[in-house]
Amino acid sequence: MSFVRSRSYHHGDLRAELLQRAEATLRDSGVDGLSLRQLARDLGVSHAAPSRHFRDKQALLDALALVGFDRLAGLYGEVEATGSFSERLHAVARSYLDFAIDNPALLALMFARKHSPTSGEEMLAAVGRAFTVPIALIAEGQARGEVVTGDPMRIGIAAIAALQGLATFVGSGFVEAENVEAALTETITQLTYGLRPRD
Amino acid sequence: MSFVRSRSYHHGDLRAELLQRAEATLRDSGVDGLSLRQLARDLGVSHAAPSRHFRDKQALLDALALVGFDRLAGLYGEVEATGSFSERLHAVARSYLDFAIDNPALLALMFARKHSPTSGEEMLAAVGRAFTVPIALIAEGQARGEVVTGDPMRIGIAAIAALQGLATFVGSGFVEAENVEAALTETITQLTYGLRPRD
DNA sequence: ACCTGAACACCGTTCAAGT
DNA sequence: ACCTGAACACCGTTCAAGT
Repeated sequence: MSFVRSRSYHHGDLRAELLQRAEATLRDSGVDGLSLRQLARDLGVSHAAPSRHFRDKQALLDALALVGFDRLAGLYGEVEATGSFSERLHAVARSYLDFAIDNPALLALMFARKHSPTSGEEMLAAVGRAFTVPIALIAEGQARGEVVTGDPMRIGIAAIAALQGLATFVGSGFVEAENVEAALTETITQLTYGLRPRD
Repeated sequence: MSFVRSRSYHHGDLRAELLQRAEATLRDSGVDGLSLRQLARDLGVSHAAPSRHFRDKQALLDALALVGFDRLAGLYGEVEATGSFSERLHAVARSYLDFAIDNPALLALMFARKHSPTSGEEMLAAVGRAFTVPIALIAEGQARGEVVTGDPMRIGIAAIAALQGLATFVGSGFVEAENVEAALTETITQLTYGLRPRD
């Protein structure tokens, strides 16, 4: 006696529903709370059904990571293409931190595994897309004479790493919620001066 | 027919052996390859024996994380207390990256969980110890007039975050092995200029 | 093509019982 | 105090069989 909605033999789009539900579970219970069998139960489908869409559990986790990178890439889309370099740097940094705070388990998952150029090609491409906007911002800052010259990829990745590290510290609780603003400001300040053209 | 060394009823120091073996397994096979039952088998002990020393699997993982933080704190000990600020900054940064490259799964474990001031008191204390040397370095740089004024804790954490983020990128393969040196140099450069007293 | 149901090997955790 | 052995509930994965 339960109010499970009846399901036809053909599921609407089991793959998409699995991903969606998995992301919700990830947010609520972390990676450890994620089980293929429970996921199947939640969707009213047999425990073997997910294997039609994901070879194994790792494949589901990888797909989730891809979703994460694409969502991260999308967040930057909201960063207005106008404004000073400093304003846009602030906006990008805040977007990254907001994403990290809203999706701590997902962010951890995104960088949890070693991706090689061969086996993790898709993943590396997704990382590339997620970092396109910040790196373009570096190039733009250089064009405006506000950022030191050099390979924008190399400079950009090091700068994003500062945000990623801060995200990790916040996610682990080492930087407490009440100190996040001050920490973010400090990181942005260090980046601002660290990226300036040298005299 | 196996060459398992005979074991007396009383184990020498099962807790220490479990930790040691777990760290080795972590290095070889990652967190996913870590099983309490397999660990017990490796040590020739019943699968229920570990529970006398670690309440549950998470307790073992937490203990491993503590080991990690203490090892990290120890690495800095090898950073000579002499030399210019710049030399010591380089040494600390390299120590952090070396640790990350040698212990990728352990480093991930160290920041995998949310530690609150109440439940994760021990862990937060361990993080504090691991970051004592880098933060003292910031204070020393300030005393020498080579680092911008301000709370050394706030400044130091943001600076360490840049290293932690780089470590994450290296560990995930997004920064490939051949680019680690260039990336580390770039991060150190950005830190050097980002930490300088402002004009 | 897509899903089910049973089967298999493996977990983590608990607990009475042994020494 | 420390460990064992059995038991329990839960996994992930595979595969013949169903529609």
